Amino acid sequence: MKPTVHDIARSAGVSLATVDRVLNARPGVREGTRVRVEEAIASLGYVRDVAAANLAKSRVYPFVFILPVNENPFMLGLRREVEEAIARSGTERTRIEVIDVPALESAALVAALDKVAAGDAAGVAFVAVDAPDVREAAGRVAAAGIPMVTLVSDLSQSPRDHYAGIDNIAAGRTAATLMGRFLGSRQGKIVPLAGSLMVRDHRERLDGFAEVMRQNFPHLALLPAVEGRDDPELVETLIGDVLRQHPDICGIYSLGAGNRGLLPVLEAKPLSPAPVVILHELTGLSSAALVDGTIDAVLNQDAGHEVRSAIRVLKAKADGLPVIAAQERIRIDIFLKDNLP
Amino acid sequence: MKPTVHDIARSAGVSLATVDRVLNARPGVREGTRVRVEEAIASLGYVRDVAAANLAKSRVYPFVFILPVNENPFMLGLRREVEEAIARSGTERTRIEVIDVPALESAALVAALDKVAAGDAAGVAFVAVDAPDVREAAGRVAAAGIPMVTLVSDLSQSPRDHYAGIDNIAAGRTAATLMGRFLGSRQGKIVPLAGSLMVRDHRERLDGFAEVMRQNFPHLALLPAVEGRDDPELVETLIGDVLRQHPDICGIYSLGAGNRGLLPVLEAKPLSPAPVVILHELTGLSSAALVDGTIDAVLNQDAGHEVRSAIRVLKAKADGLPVIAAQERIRIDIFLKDNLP
DNA sequence: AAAAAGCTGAGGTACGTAAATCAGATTTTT
DNA sequence: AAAAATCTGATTTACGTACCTCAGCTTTTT
Repeated sequence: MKPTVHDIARSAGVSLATVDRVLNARPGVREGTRVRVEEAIASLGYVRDVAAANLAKSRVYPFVFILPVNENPFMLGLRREVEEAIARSGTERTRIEVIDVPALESAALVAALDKVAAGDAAGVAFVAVDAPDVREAAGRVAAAGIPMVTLVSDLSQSPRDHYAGIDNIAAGRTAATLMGRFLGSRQGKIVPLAGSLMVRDHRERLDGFAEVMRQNFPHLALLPAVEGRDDPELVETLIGDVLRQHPDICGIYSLGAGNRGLLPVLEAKPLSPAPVVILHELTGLSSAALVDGTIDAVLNQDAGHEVRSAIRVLKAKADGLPVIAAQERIRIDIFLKDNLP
Repeated sequence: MKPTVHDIARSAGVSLATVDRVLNARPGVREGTRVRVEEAIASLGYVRDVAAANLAKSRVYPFVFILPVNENPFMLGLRREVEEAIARSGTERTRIEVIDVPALESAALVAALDKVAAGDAAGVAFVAVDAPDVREAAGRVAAAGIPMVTLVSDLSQSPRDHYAGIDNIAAGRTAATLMGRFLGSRQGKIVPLAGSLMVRDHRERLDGFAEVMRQNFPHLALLPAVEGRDDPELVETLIGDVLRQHPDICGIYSLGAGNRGLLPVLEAKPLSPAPVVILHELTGLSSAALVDGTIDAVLNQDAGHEVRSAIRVLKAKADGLPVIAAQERIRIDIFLKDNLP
């Protein structure tokens, strides 16, 4: 039978109130008594029943999600997952507030973080912009003792408790290995298509990709990245230009959210031989392109997993509990046409 | 504020006991009263507080895991994950009993399932052997109203509530696509290495693999599968023989747990040109082989995810709650040397 | 018609914890 | 030395649900 506070009280020869004060680090217990209670806790192997405690406290976890306003499918999906989490709030004892901030602007993010630091949130998750002022704001959140998780995009050298997102350097490296292996002995140029290299995840993916290309596939020339701002029309124009300029392109790595511009180009005037195309983010579009052979592989991060993981971690941190590390590692999903969900 | 049973009682003009009887489908409520209460429940949007209910019931979920006694790394890992779940039992309100059965023998599995059907378990998870007698035993478990999840290996046409494992046909197809693409224009033979084709997962992986090879890579000849019974020494002998017999082997797909026999062969006398090697199951061995280039890709299923998912699903079924489908889908992890955990 | 048996509803207690209130002892202040 | 303030510990209530006991009413049995 699991020991309860009553068992501890009996074992230590004190009342429930005293046990409660020791457990919750409240004042009003003499040193000697405190030690006796702590010994009883240790020797009985007591662990707090979080469900009962939450019931007694009528606890809800007020969490804040700071999300960039961004039209790309991934961010829309992320937002949808947060909304599903909100729909589950009733049964999960959470209350999730979403703060919208303009994408890529650190000022608004800083303001949102400072609002959180001043409030009574039990935790905050945010898509980081990797800038010094954001780092400082994160420091203030941490100083306020509020658990903090970065989502999708990490904040380097910051006191965040956890990062719920993929390793983007590894993702880039993986894309490069797939690209190189799929091309085999073919010769030609590779063009990376990014949203903006000001975004940390895009830069990291490109770095990882470039490194492996240089190291393992030196016979393939890596062109400078095309920055399409994840804007379908701009991407369409830029990619069209590049393909005309370099008829010997044999590989395309779309590491951002520019698929809506890229795919029409590929389908409109198919190159011959077809280039190897690797994209990020599984959507209806990319999934269809995978099936019909327009593209070869999709790397994906599961927004639902990221959101649920962020909430689990925030809860655990708020309760001072450990997290199951293996469970919270967000994996890089690799989809070929054969293992689509 | 979330409505409680008190709100329902007040709204329907009845007592708590009546609400309780309606909620828990107990007898002793007049039809008209029952309808009034149900209307109140619906109109207030009441959802039972599972935590409070479990507290009141002092509920523990007695689950049974039926695991095959098997020395291979994957099964050992699965067992370890079940043990970690047992270690968390205290905080998760579970009590997990493990029943060991000899691997691949349906009789012992049937006996274990019948024991479960006769007992008071709140759910059972088992690694299925796909045989008619097992299917019948599963029927008896279902008839006893006990939630049932197949783990790692599914049972076709059975009344299991859920399958916590990967789509093995898709895994085989994925391996074939990787194999074919990695080989590019190379010609030669491909040899599949299985544990036993009596096991459903192995058979399915091979089927998926063979189909894609035949369809998309007809220039590569698929040799008959080598059945190594996941026995390192046997595998070493058999693979050695096959490689001698067919000097033009350019691809090896190890779809079972024979890696401990295969890898030494590959490392001892490296073929030239090196064959493309794709394995299942990420272990210390396969991970190292990936890093040093002996092998090219590893397909993996995460045993920890499978066990945790099985428990979540069993709990949900026991409580009559819905499951988050996307969360419970076990994915086929593809590891290259670049995205190792 | 009286007694027994069912039906329906009310009230109270328990689950494990948190937290407010209360009581007694000790120390400090006047 | 008396009064006030501070410590320390005990008791009690509440959280939302389950379930047990009991009371009043209706129906059936004798």
